[in-house]
Amino acid sequence: MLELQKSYNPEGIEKKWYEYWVSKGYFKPDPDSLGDTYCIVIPPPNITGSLHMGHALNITLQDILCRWRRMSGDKVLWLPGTDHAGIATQNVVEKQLTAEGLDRYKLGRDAFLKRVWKWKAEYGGKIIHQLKRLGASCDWSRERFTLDEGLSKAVIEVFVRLYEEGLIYRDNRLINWCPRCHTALSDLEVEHEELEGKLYYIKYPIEGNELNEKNSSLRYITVATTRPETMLGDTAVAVHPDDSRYKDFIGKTVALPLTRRKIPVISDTAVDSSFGTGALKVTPAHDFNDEAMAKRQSPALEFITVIGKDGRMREDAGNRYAGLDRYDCRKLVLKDLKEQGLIEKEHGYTHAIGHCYRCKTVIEPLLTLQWYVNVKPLAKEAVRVVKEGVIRVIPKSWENTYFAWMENIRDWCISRQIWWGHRIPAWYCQSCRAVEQQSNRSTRQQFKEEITTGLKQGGVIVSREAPEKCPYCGSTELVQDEDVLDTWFSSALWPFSTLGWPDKTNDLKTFYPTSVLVTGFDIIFFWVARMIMMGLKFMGDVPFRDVYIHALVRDVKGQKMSKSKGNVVDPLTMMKRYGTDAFRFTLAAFAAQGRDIKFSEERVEGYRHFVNKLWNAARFIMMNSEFGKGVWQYAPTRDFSLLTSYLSLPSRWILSRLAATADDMNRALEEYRFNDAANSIYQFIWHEFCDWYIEMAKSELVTSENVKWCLLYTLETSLRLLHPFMPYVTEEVWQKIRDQGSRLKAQSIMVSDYPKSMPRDYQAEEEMSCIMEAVLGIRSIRGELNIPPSLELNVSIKTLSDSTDKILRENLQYVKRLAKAAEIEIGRNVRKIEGSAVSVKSSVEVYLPLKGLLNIDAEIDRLKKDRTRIEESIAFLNKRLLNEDFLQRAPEEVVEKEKTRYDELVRKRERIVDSIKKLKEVEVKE
RNA sequence: GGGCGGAUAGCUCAGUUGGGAGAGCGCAGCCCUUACAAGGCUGAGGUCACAGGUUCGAGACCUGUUCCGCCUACCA
Repeated sequence: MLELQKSYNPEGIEKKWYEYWVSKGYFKPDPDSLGDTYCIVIPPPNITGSLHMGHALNITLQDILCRWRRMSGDKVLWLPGTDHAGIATQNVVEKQLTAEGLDRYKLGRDAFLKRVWKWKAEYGGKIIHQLKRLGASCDWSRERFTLDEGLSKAVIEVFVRLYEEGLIYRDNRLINWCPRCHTALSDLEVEHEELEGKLYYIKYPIEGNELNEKNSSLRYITVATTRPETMLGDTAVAVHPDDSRYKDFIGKTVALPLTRRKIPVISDTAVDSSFGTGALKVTPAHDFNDEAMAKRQSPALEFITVIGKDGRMREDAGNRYAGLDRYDCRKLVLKDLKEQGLIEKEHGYTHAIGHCYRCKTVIEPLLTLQWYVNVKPLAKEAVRVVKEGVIRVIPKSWENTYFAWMENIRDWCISRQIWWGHRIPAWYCQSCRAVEQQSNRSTRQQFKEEITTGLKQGGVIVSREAPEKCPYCGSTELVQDEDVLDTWFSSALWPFSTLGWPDKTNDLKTFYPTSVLVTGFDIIFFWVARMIMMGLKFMGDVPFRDVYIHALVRDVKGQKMSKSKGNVVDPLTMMKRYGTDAFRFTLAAFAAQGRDIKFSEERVEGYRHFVNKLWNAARFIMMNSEFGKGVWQYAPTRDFSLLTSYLSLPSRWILSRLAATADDMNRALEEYRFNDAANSIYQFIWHEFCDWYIEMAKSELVTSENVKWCLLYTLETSLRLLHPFMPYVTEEVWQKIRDQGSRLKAQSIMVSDYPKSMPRDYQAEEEMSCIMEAVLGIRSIRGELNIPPSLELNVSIKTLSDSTDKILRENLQYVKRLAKAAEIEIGRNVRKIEGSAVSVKSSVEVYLPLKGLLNIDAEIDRLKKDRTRIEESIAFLNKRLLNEDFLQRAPEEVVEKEKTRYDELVRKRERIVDSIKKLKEVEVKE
């Protein structure tokens, strides 16, 4: 006899099977498989990362898909890897340096990079290790890193080609600058947050109007601003051309307060007359709107940069302010203006302020020279493939978000002033560069001309390999661009760079385009859109057929999990506490809920119970299957179409339900309805298989060999259905079945076949529903009258059709067993006896004639005895609760407990009295 | 400012072409019926946010309102 523990304990089991799978090479695509190829590339987690709920969900869903497709016969590749996470990783290492009293500049570029690689070697593999604990069936032999050699080659290739096509260019314009990370950021890397600020109204004196004493309002133009310190860089005041208040001032000049610099009053239709005073200060070097306006004007306005890369004021801000932090400067400027009486008023104002997505520092728009990708032509194609359905977005509603962004996409700033990343493959000739520096480029248009004409040949060399000398002037004084590329640049190439591109590898040929991308909606723009653009551009085909967008995992209250809020649920803790299977199943069951998943630990606990239920069902079946003989000998026939003639009704029924479940699951998984698939198998195993079938099978075990086969067959098939969701427990049980002389051919459940296309037996399902109704009818009467299960009942069942009558007669043993009935009278003409309890169902009516079938006198006696005992207890408690001495001396909670017990007893007494009354009425009626 | 999503049992949420209001947890009652008390059985509990409309019929479709949440944006 097989011995199994009474409850499932995942400890040890998970590790054992994971190592087994790896050692057998099951995670690698089977070269002999004739099936379709199925490929997923993992969204590479950052090497700085530690497994969080988002990863857990993401990985679980991908693993479910991969295991399902693999079992279904596909040639499956799930390609893993990690992302170098430029700014994030650099920040981590810089923090270490700070703690040691160092910084990266003191260390120097090479030493610093060495240090980061060392950090990566030490900590960068942590997250991969954690993914393995989740059971991820990735092909680890193909693991990649965004900075490894092959991927770097791909990055350079893409950069050079885009440059050669004029899609990558360099420009001097305003960008989002993080003064703390000391780098440019793309628009996407700026997080906008609504913050309470102040709107200040500053009076700018109008030149030539000093003498207009009578009308002091005409001596000033008042502008409104939230950032007074930027006024030091103002180069105009703008008003709407149709604004009658200011019409006369257009073309005049005002004297900028504090500096006395003369700036013009200009007109621009972008000015909103109804906001503030209707007059706008223009600071082209520190505001995106103003920059655009400055470039629109003819002649273009001057750019004066007053804030530096470190967030401190530059010399151009004037001696008094130079060197101050931008916020200190704001205070001083306000103080100075107030002293001069130039602040008209101020009031509270809430507006969105941009922050660095890595360090939360307020970003500063700065005029700098950066590299850009002109993404508009790429975006056009990327929109088309989604519109035409070449890429399917699931759920479809995300398409609108995607289109909205893609259709208004702006050029992508890809250079970063950090060291950790792919260095830009551009070199500058020091002697040609003189030309570049002489040219005063303040507008993009000018630069465009330069790059296409003179300057491109005058200093910039973009090349796959480091050039030895300048191709234009022959100088060997070449300096490589100091900057690295945006991390997302390499991520964008991930689906093909990981498969070997730009080389024409076998993997690339076999697995591109990949089947599906599984990811969260937070990186649709950062990553998904860019992969589509790059895939189309360089592979000539989409990077994936489907995009499945899953929800974000939040805490129970719906808040984002974050360390600072202290509401983080650690997946590793969940796995340790409840087992990986229960945890994975929970995530899958949550998966199709809206945009958010509010994670609750109780659900995990519930699914742990499910694991245990399955375990015990398996235990029962194995205990009753006489393994030694080889269980499959009980198979009634090899021809499944003949099953009906061999099997009992419940067995036919469960096989049909099993078929329905398999159908459900395959369909649900096709459509990425993970929660439906999870619920389907849960419902089947617990409520159909365990609650009904196993209970019914118990009555057949002694007499029938077929039922043993059916139990085992259903269990084994259910395990295969469940395996993608709960890989470990299913393997453990499956192997136990396999060990016991079964005819299972596969060596592991993960390489066995996924169940599908099994025949339904609708007749059996219909017939079973009659049996179930009869059982439910009896149970329900029993429940309502509080008749203990130990008491066997004699009931009458009126059948409402001839077929029902026949079915019930043939299967009476099951009804008797499940409803604990001794005698059952069945018939089309059964009459309800006066005083019977009744339960009406659609195919049967169940009567429980209380008189005669129950020994009412004995029952009443029993109840009376109970009543007496309870009354004694009540009397005792009553006395105690009225005892002053007790009330004073006993602790409060004890008193409370006694009171509660007292109340309970009183209620119980009432119920017993009721029951007695009811039973007596039956007697009287008779 | 624009867009999206949500409002269903005490709690967390399903509800896929319009016809039965559901699950898990919690709660109440009866049971340790030898696979499982991490269990079994039976129940209680809902004006499906509000107001209109389409329809024989609306939780689902349309319009409006209220309250939440999110994304996005160059009103200083």
